[in-house]
Parts: sequence; C-alpha cells; structure tokens
Amino acid sequence: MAWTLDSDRPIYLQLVEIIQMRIVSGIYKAGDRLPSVRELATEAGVNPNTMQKAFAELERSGLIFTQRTSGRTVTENTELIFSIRESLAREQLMQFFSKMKELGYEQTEITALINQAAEEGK
Amino acid sequence: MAWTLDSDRPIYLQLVEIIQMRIVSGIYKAGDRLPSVRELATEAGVNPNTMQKAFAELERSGLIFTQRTSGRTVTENTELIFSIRESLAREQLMQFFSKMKELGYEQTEITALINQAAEEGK
DNA sequence: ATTATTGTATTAAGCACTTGTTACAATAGC
DNA sequence: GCTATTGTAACAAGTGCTTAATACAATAAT
Repeated sequence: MAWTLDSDRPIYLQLVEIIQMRIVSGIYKAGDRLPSVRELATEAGVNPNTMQKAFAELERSGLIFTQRTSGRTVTENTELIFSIRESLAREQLMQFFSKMKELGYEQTEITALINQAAEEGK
Repeated sequence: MAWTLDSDRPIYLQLVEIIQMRIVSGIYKAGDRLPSVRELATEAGVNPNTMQKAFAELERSGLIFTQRTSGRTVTENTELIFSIRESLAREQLMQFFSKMKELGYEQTEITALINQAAEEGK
C-alpha cells in the first residue's frame, strides 16, 4: 500500500486520513494490532514524532487505542467503524455535488457524467 | 461571495482555488478587470502579500495577467477558461470515484447514491 | 503637474510543522 | 532476571506560511 504524501497539507493529517481509510476499508480489521509507531514511520518515510502525532488524532476519534507496551489495536467497535465509513462517504458525496454545482453543472449533467464514467470504468 | 478559509492548507492556495472558481464559473468574466490586490486582500481578510502570492500562481496558469498600474484582468481566452473548467470537473469526478472505491463502494452503489442524492436535491 | 492608485519588493517577526536525536518508563518475551 | 520493544516526552534546528510595516516605480485620474 502506498503512502502517497503531498507537501500542500500537514503530513500528520494525511497520515490520519490514510490510516483511517485503511481501518474503515478493512485493511486493518477490528481488533487487529497495528504496526508500531517506529515501524509505520519508517514505512511511510516520516519521523516517528509525526506518526505519533497522527496516532494521537486517531485515538481522539476512538478508532484505535493503546495498550501501554503492547502496541496499538484497532477498536472492536465495528459499529463505530461502519458509521465513520458512511460518514466519509456522505462527505465525499456532498463535496462532489457542491464543487460541481459551483462549477456550474446542473443535476442532470452531473448524473449523466457519473453514468458515463461508470460505463467506462467497467 | 464567501472567503471561507480553513487553517489546514496554505491560505494562498485556497485563494487561488477560490479566484479560479470565480473565473471559470463566470463571476469574474473574460476581460473583466479584477479588484486590486489590496482590495481583495481586505475583502478576504488576509495580508496583501498573501493575495499577491495567490495572483502570482494564477498568472502562471494564464487565467489572469497584469497591466502594470491599471490592475489585473481576466484573460480573453474563453477557450482556456472553458478547458480549465472541464479539467476541474474531471478532476472532481475522478477524485470522487477514487475515494468511494477506496471506501469499498461498488460502481452500482455509487450511481445509486448519486441518483438518490439528485432526487433529494431537487 | 500633481495626486492617488497600481503592482511589487523588502525586512522582521511569529507560528506550526517536520526532522533528528536522545532519553525514559512499562512490559512482553526470553 | 535480562533484554528488546512498546509508547511517550523533550529539545534544537530548519522550513514554509503569514502578518505587519514600509517603500518604490509606473501610470491613470484629476
């Protein structure tokens, strides 16, 4: 899996999004132990402090938690995971519609584009 | 029109996006003279230097250009404006699909969600 | 001709982010 | 018990973004 980071936004926020995405999409499953801070930091090519900062953010949302010296695990709360997944999807949908309308596209044009893209994507 | 700025990304980049959006959506029309740096900076609540930096970015794309002391104008090149509009729309579409698939949604689910949202949005 | 407005440049300061480095405490694994 | 691994903390340094303040040159407006 790629740790694609750009320099236009704080790295730790991008890490949060990537890890969050891995959890809600099932790459890191409920109850799974996560790789250690140092391990993930090396893998992502960032400083351990930065990865630590990302984890701190993720704990606030309840998606992961720490057990002192035995590392971090994904929450067992599958409902929370699912609700965050839905929330992220809804957010994507809203943002997409909002931007397209700002660009001057009408509802019918948008759905047409979507259907067209869906056809091509098959 | 709102200058809604968040602190997660460089302000000057957000300004670039907002002004670009105003041009491709026709708020600032081809050939129009733009408000001065100082004026827009005040309106957006940012430092003139920051607005200046945003303008510098926009000139590189050819959307606007300066006439020494008579301010800045939007390009007359309506084709360029239209092609950028299309490019932005395509980008939105791609990003949306990409994120939704990353979240584990299938093509059919995505189109269903879009159609549902389109119905509600009417 | 004078004045005001334009874009532009410079400098200093403060801030958040990131890195590199080092260190500590707790505990799982042996 | 010893060792390695865990999360965590602290500090200095560098970088880019942003602001504030000031100034200058060109020219539109008067």
